[in-house]
Amino acid sequence: MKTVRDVATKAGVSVGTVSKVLSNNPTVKPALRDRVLTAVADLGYKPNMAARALRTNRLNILGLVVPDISNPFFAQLAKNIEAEAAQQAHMVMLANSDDDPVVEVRQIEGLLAQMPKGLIVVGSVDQSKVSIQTEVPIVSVDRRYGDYKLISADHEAGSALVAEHLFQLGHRRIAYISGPQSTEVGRLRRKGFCDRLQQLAQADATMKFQIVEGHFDYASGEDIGRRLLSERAELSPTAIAAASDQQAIGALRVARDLGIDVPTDLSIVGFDDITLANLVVPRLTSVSQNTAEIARMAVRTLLSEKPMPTEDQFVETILCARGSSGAVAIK
Amino acid sequence: MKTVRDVATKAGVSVGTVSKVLSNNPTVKPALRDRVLTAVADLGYKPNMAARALRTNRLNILGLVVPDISNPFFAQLAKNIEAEAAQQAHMVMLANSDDDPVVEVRQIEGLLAQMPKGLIVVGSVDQSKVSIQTEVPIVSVDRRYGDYKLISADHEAGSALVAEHLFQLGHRRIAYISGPQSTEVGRLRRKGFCDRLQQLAQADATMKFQIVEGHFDYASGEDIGRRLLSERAELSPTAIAAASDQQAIGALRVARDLGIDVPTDLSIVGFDDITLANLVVPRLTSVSQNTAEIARMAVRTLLSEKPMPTEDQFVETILCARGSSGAVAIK
DNA sequence: CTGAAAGCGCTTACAG
DNA sequence: CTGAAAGCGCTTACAG
Repeated sequence: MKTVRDVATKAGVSVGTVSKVLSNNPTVKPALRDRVLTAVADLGYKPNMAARALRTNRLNILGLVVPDISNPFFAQLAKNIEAEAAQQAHMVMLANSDDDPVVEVRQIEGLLAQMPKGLIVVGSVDQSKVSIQTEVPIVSVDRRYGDYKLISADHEAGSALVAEHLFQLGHRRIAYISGPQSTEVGRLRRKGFCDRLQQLAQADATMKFQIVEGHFDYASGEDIGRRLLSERAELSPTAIAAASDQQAIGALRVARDLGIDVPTDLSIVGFDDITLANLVVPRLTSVSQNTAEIARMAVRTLLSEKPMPTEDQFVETILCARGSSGAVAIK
Repeated sequence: MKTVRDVATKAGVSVGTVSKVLSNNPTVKPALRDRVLTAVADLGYKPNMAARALRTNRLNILGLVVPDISNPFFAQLAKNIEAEAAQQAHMVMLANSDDDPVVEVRQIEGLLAQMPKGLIVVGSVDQSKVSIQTEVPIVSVDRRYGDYKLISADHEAGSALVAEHLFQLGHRRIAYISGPQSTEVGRLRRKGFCDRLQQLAQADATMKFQIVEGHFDYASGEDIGRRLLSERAELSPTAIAAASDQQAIGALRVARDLGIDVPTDLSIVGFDDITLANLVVPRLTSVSQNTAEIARMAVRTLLSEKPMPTEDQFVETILCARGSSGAVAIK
């Protein structure tokens, strides 16, 4: 492996000068600078990151902790974070917390030991007090981690869009499958949906609205969907809004099993707009999070020179209306 | 940040001794050892990885390059690799190549600059000659990268299982949607399927078999599926085997659009057994790759003291028969 | 504008 | 069995 010393010898300068050229220190004369750059190219010199880190106390690395990378939403997020980091010449270290706070702490410490420039944490199940002591800047993304500032989609506003959508389509018997209320996302999405629906329906006595709490996964959507749709027809909802696409797809599956036509007899709306949402039959109406923008904000926040933000940041969402939602059937 | 020096002072020993205790060097007397360990605990000492790397020329890191982490199969693989690496106290650096050989090389070099213990590369589009010069051990997983040894599912044997499955169900008009023949995986899966089918059908004059080459994605399955199923009924296949689940699900979607019942009128089989395979309607018969085992082998191969293997390693696959395949309809 | 030198925190022969 | 010392490759005040 070539070192600065090799480059210095070849270019006939001191190692200090080589280092300055490499760090774009403008005090180096163009002539010397060119000689150094030539030597670097000739030798195929690659700086030793560990040595640099030892001096500067910081590696060109970003740490990323997600509950589960095989969750398509987190995978999408990870992809965008990696792309944004790569653009800024940073690598990404990935860790899964398995949604387990104990594993999560261990992973964060493991990541911190690598001296990253910053840490992006998608929190596991809500945790009130976390105490990581470090100077490494940390942001939480999508799901809050400890007291760190959050960058996420505007879940509340997004859910409000769904409420509006269904109400405008004429639905008055609506069920909401929520996420776990122990999670902030679960609470925000539910709140956004309920508040707006209440507001819209306040003068409407025909409104029937129920909420069932579940997990964010497929199985939960299937379970709850089955319960909701097994009631007598005149009581069962004409629309189901779910707190996640996975739940919505689970519900979609049950509807098909029960011979209920979507969207003729039942509208279903999800949240997250995962790839799959556009592939199921019928295509799922969903709320799209701008993961690219979230990723960009997270990476830039960590790598910017400016002090860490003191407020949470929210990214706008978009309702993608597709085949799974339609006007309520006339009876 | 605490250093070995702090620990040494506190324990009343030299830094060398601290280092030996930390590396489990057995020549340290239990008494000293305990004192050091106590000091480490009291101080909350965490070794500086960069310093260690600078000396040992190697960090407890594994690099992973995948074409696209948002591909569910690679996400699953990444998850298993991360879990296995974590067990062995290693972190994973993730990079996406976007299936672009140029990006791929850049990512690999970026990863190499971090001095990982090893690199796992899921190759992008096939590349004959790659020339990375490094002493860092490299394996390719799933899709071969350069001349590096491959660890992957036994694609050929897995595809042969599908051929047997369909033949035994009585299908004699079979279409195979292959992957790109520019890829090794595409070739192997196709070969495994064709060879076994030919072997089974050699005495059977009623056999009609066609192959259409596509990409591994949903859209390709939809396109090709539409073409295959638009023929006159007596010519169109009674079974479609696809080289990927995504293709198969695309075909499934088309079948539904065209009002063709699966599995009554048409059997569809995929490959990879992604999570989604078990969620579509009907559930997709598929070949399951043991990603956990593949991940384990890859990580262990890289971290083992033994020299790198000189042969490719294949992991057995399992056929998961589900609702999308059934006996051919009696006409 | 350039160079010589110190030092980041660790590991590892080498003495003793 | 333990310690003193060198050195990994780099950056950064400090002189000049």
